[in-house]
Amino acid sequence: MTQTNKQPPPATPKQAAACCGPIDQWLDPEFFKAFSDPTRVSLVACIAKCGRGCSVGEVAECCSVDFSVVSRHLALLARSGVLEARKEGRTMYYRVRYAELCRSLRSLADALEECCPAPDSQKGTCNGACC
Amino acid sequence: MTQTNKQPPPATPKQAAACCGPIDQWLDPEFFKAFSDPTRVSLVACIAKCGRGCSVGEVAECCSVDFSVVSRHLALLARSGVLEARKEGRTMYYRVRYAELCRSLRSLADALEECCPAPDSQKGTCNGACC
DNA sequence: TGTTTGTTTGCGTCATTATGCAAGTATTGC
DNA sequence: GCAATACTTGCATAATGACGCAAACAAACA
Repeated sequence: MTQTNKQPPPATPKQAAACCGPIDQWLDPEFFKAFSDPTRVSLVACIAKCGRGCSVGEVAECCSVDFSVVSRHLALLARSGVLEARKEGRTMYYRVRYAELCRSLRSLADALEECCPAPDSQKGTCNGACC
Repeated sequence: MTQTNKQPPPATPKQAAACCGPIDQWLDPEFFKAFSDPTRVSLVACIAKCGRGCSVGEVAECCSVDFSVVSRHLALLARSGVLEARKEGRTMYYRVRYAELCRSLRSLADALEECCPAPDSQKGTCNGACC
């Protein structure tokens, strides 16, 4: 498969928020789904800790599931923008997209904070326009 | 249900990483699972934009699924630490745990960066101890 | 060309999850 | 107590997802 990684960071902008920060833009279910499976998470952690590109075979060694399962998980992770795939000969190398991931995570945190009412008060300012 | 929200931030520390930053600690599948469903995401976005506690009924108005489905999703989101539940009379108010969410997201970003090799080089320093 | 190696894909199975409806519980007001 | 309101729970169904096995594919090598 000619892995066409999404060029924009993992959480692809969807539609603009109605009345506050660009929170919808960063709350992409597809992005979070990538991390919602324990096996997938351990694969990402394994590659992340390596700090370099890892082949499918290498990654498969660090967990107990079938080789084909690892292959499928890694492909999914690449599709959702978490990993970057690079083919070299017959070997497929997957690498964590550190910068893009960090940017997405921090952008979401920023967007959340924009929605957040004053740190102590809990009254908020909903005018009914948003929900 | 007496909603006992997890007191620690959403991503509950699990086990320490083998050879680098505390990345496993923040890569909690349960946390990400909360955001992996489109319906749930829209509910969170709705409450987040309001910036205050919203009742189940209010939230249900902003999406097309059954009332009971909303109730269940909100309960799940509270269990996974994304929302905070507060009962007032017969009304249940759900509020986004902004601070805890932001902290979790930023901690994960930090942990990822710790694993990240030098910004430009892609060689990394895997010694085989981690995967 | 045939074989080995590294990875992907098809397919069937099992488990989990999302959903709606109807019935249940809890709290308030009459 | 009784009815209304706000929400939760039980149950059945349909959809989705994870998994392993076997076969297919692609690149390198003999």
